[in-house]
Amino acid sequence: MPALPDYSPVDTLNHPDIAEYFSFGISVDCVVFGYDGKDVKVLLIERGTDPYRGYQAIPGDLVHPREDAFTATQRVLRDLTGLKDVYLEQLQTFASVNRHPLGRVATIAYYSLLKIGDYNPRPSSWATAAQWTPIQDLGDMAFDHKEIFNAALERLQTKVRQKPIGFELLPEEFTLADLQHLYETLLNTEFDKANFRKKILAMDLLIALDKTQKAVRHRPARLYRFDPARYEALSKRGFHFEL
Amino acid sequence: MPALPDYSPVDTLNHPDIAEYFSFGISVDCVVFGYDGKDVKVLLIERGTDPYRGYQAIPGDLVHPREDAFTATQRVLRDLTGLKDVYLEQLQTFASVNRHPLGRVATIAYYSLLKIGDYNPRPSSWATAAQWTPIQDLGDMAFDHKEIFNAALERLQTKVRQKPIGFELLPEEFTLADLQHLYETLLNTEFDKANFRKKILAMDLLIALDKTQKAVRHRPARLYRFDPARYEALSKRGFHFEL
DNA sequence: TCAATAAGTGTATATCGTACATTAACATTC
DNA sequence: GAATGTTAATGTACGATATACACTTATTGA
Repeated sequence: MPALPDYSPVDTLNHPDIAEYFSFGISVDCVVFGYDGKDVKVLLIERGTDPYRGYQAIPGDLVHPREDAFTATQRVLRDLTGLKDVYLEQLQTFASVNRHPLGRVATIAYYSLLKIGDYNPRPSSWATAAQWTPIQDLGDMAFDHKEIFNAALERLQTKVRQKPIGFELLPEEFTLADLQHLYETLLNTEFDKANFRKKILAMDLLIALDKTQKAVRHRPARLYRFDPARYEALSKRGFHFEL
Repeated sequence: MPALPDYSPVDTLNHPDIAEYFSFGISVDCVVFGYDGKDVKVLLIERGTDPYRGYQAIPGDLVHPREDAFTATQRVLRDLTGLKDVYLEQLQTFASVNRHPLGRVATIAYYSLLKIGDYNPRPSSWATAAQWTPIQDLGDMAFDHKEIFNAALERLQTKVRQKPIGFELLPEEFTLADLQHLYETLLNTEFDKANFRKKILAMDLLIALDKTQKAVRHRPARLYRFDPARYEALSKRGFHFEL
């Protein structure tokens, strides 16, 4: 049994029930966002057992005793999607006493953005139950997962306006209309096409490719690619992404 | 021993060492910010015992088995400062395997803003070791607390430009120069006085009082008060604080 | 009464956001 | 192959906002 950390009032009390303080389980849960060109979607698990049998749940797992939380989340993501190196950021920790009916489990919530085309279900123990759900079609969810999802969506909505992370949801090559539509569905707003395009291009973050759309029955749009190195360079000079 | 949550791959493996998953300690640590009219300061504890004896540490404590994390943080804050109802927000959770030498402890970090004049050291077990330190004078800190502090300061710097939380650090009644100086020290910038004042007043968030400074040997400044209700009302109509 | 000091106001210019009109390039249809 | 439908892409005028900076006002203390 580990000793009590001694920087707290507790240690000065010579507390006799120290073991009780080391009885927590810690899990990670990861809200995985994707975009198929039309809807913003979340990757959810359908539960096969009680409690909350049949409910949708955010994928997650208990953190192993010798495992970092971030590492645990990457493990979950790889088991689930086959992907590593996807955008991953800690969201918030949910630690209410009664949030989990089977024990005291605090969960560190993360959210992840990935290119939905890269996703391939894996033959892991749960991948068969994984499904993409449009975020406007969500019903009840297991545990406090609806609350976690809401926090994740809110965070995404503010972050996507301040950092160029929207590109994580798009294919490598995209049109400005693709980008605009992503932002519009994500933020529930509409942008003026001309102004949106001017604003984005003025940031100088996109590389214009010598390619256009094919087989569309209207003027084909030019394809662009996001330039992360350029963003890094500009950031150091005080540039601030904003939409 | 609690049962294993059954929404993870682990349960399907019928893992024999379930108890090992429920061996975590969870602590809360709270970065407390204050402002004395000149410097932005943090309330720190000087450690009296090993490890890290003599180092500065962020106040915190282990979460009790039947206690919410947020509640635990409020308890710590009250023991430390005598205050309740101060601004308190979850920052981020730090859960590296080796962050604590005496056991596996994940810490949920919070940060808090309070009016430094309201603070009164408490006869609790640690209040005697508490001291306000200007944030530019910080030396080494115990554990990973420097990393936690840096994350808290960064968060504060971005948040203070997007939400009207700076007022939490000022006395109830303040001058526009006070407000400007707070923002300037917090963000390491300078604002044009006339423009700063125009921008703030245009937001219509301040109540101009019929009071002025006393005993200054120049033209006395008018005192203002922040109006939270007004902010709420404007927010609902789409108003967005920005500095 | 004057000097020093910081509060508080006014204004001209540049920059940016917004609305909306116009032209361009492709596929399909007649 | 000309006309039509559709979306891409550009241009412009106007209003709002940001910025820089000069000016006036109110107090204390000499």
